[in-house]
Amino acid sequence: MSHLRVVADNTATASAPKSDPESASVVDDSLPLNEILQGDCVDLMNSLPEGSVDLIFADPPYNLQLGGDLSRPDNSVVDGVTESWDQYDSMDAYDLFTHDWLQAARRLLKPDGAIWVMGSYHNIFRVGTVLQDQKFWIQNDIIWRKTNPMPNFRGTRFTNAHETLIWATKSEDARPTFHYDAMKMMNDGVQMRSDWTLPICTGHERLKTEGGGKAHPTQKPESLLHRVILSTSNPGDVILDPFFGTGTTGAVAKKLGRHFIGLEREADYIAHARKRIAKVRPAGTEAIKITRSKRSEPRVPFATLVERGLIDIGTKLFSAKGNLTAKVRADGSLACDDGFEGSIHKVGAHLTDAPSCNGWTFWHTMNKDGLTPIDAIRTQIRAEMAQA
Amino acid sequence: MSHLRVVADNTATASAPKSDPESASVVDDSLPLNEILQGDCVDLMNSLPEGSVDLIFADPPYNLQLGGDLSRPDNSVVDGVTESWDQYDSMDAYDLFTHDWLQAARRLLKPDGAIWVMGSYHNIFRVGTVLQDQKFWIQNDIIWRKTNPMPNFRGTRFTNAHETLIWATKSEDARPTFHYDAMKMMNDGVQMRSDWTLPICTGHERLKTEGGGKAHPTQKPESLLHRVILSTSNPGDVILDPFFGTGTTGAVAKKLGRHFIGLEREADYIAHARKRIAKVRPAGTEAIKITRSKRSEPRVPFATLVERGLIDIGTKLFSAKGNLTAKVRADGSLACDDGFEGSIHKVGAHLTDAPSCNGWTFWHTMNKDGLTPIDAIRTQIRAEMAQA
DNA sequence: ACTCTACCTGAATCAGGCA
DNA sequence: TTGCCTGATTCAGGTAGAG
Repeated sequence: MSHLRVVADNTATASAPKSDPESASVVDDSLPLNEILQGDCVDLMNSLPEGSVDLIFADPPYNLQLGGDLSRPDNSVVDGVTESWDQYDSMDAYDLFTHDWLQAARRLLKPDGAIWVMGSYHNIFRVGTVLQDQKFWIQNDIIWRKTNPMPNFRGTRFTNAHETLIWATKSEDARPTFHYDAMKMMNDGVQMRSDWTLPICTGHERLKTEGGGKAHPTQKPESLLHRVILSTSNPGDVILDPFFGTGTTGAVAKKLGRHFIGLEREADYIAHARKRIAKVRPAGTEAIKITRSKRSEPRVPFATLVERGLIDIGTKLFSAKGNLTAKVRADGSLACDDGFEGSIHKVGAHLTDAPSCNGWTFWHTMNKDGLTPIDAIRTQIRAEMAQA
Repeated sequence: MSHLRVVADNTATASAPKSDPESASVVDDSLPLNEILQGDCVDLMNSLPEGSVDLIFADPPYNLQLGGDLSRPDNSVVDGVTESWDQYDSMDAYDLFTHDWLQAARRLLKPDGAIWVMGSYHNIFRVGTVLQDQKFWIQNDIIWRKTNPMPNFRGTRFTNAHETLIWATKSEDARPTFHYDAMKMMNDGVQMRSDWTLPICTGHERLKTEGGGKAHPTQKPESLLHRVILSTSNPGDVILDPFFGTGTTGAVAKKLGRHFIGLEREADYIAHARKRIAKVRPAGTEAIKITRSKRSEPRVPFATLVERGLIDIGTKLFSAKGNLTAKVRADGSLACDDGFEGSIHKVGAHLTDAPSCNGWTFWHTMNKDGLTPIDAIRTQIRAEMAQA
C-alpha cells in the first residue's frame, strides 16, 4: 500500500473477539487495523479496499468562519478554533470537500455498513444535503445536548448548547447494526431517544500539550463515542475515522473490542493519539457483551455511570457483606459467575433468591477505603440530570 | 390587491399596542393584517409589499407531492460546485420548492427581520442549505425536545424525539430582535439554551374534526410559538406564516399583541384557524411586557450625575476592592494619581491594564455604609427620566 | 483528610452609535 | 467605510491552593 503507516498499535487486535457468532463480520486481512495513517483522508480512503469497513465515524472541520477575538465579561479571551484546517475559501469549497470525502467513505463501507457525521449549524446542513444527494439514507439525526456548553458572552443569541450527528446507511434497503435492547437498557428501560445529554470533554480526559494547552481544539468526549460504537457496531467490527484527531474513536473502539483505522494529517495529533490509545485497556469479552433480550427497568440509568466513566466496564461489584459479586458490562447490565445477566436489580435479586432487589443500595464498589454503595455515585449525576 | 381575503379577523388589531416607543415598528397600512389569505404561498407573498414583515415563521411540508409541472432546478439552488453533483431526482422538486418560497419570504422581510423554519431530518438539511445559499445568516439552530414523542414501534432506530428549527436573518449584518433578558428570565435566571424541552400538542389544544379526528396532522404546540414570538419579535410587529395550517402562529401572535398574516391553501384548515383565533383573548399590554435589556435603557452620561450634584466634583471613586482610586472632575472625566485622565471607562481600563472596562460597574462611591457602585446612582436618574 | 474559594476554560459565525 | 468611544456581557465543572 502506498500510505505511510505511522503507528502500529495492535494491542486491541489481540483482545478483540474474533467474531461474534450472532453478528459475524468479515475482516479484510489487508486492512491496516488499529493503526493511524498519516495523510489526506480522501487519498488514504481510496487506497483501502472497497467495501471493507463496518462503521465510519467522522467529525469533519466545521468551517466556523469566526470573526475577531471574543472576550468574556471578565475580559479574558476565548481560545477559538483558528486552525488552518478549519478555513475554507467559500461555501462551495467546503461543499466540494464534503462531497469528496463522503464519496470516498461511501466506497469503503460494506453494503450494510453505516456512517456517523457530526457538526454544528455551520456545516451540518451542507453535510446532510450531500449525504442525501449521494443516496445515503438517514436513519436518525441525533442531538448531543451539552450539559456544560460555553455561554453566549454577549447576550446576542441562545446559548449554542448542542451539536448534531447524522447516522446514515448507504441505501434505504441497508440493514445497519443497531442494538436496540442495549440502548434501551442504557436508558432505564425505555427507548433511547434522539437527544443525548452528555458533558463536553474536560478535566483529565482532555489531552494537554506539554505547555498545558489543549492538544486538540475540538476533542470529543469518550462517552459520546461509547454510545455511537455500542449502538451501531459489533465486537470485532472495523471502524474508520477519517478525521482522527487525538483518537477518541480509536480509544473507545479499543476499549470496546472493535478494530479501528484512523486517518489524520497532523503528526502532532497522531503522536497524542498513539500515546493515548496505548494506555487503553480493552474491556474483557464478557464485559462488552450486551443485552440481547428485553430486560426490565432500573429507575435511574445505571448505564450513565458507565458511559461517563464513573464506573469502568468490567468493574467488580460487591454486596454489602462482600460475599456476592458481579461484573459491570458496557451497556450497564451486570453478569455474575453462574451466567445470569441483567440489570443491577435483577442480578441482585437473583443472587439473593429474592423476588426483588434495589440494586442501587445492594451493590457496592470496592476501593482502598472499603465498600461504597453505587447509589453514592448516582447522587453526583442526579444533580446534573435535574438541571439537564 | 389581487388575493382573496378569506378571513377578516381584526380583533387583534384593536388590542395590539400601537407601537412600542422603544422598538417602534413601521406597519404598512396596505397589509392584510390579522387575516388568512387562501392560495399558493409564493403567489401570495409576491403580492404583498416588499420589506414589510418583521418576522416569518414557517413550518413547511416535509414530504411534498408536487405536480409534474416543475422544471428542472436552476443552478441557483445549489451553486454549481462540480458536474458530479448532477444526481438529483425527487429531491430536486423539494429543493426547487424550498428555493422558491424562501426567495419570496426573503423579499418580504425588512432588512433586520428574521425567519424561523422548522423541520425534521427529512427536510431540514435541504432547508438549511438553501437558506445559506440565499445568503441568509443563521443565528441559531434550535432543538425542540419533545417530552412525549411517538415511540419507534419496530425498535429499529432511536426514538425520533426532536425537531429542528433554524432562526436566521437576511444577512450577516442584520440585527434581529432578540429579547435576551426575557429568555433568561424564562429560564430561571440562566441563558436560554438552544434546546427547548416542550410537550407535543395534545389534549384540548389539539383541534379536532367533527368526526373526532385530528383537524391537522402536524399541529404545533402553542408553547413553541410562544417562545419563538416572545424572543424574536416586539408587540405590534407583523408576523407572517406561509404555511398557516390551523393557525397556531396566528393564535399566539394575537395573544401576545403581534399582528399576523396567514397564508394557507386548504379551506378546511382556514375554517379551523378562523374559529380558533376568534376565541383567543389578547393578553393586556401590561401582561406582554417582558424583562428589558439594559441596552434599551436611555443613555445617561456620567457627567449628568456630576451636573445634577448627585456626585460632587473632586469626589474620590474606588474600585470594588478599594485599592484603585480616581477623582471626579467637573466635566465628568476622571483623573488618577499617575496623571492619566479620561472617561470612567478609559480610566478603569487603564488602571486594570484591560482592553476595556465598564466604568459604571467598576467605580464606587464611599460612604459610611461602604462602597456603592455608581451604576446605582444612574438607576435613580433613569427612574426620574421615565416619569418625566 | 477534609472544605472552601478563587481561578480557569470550552467547535463561537457574540455590539452599537456616532463622527 | 473606518475608527473611536461607550458600556454591556457568562455557565458548568474541573483544578489548585489555602485554611
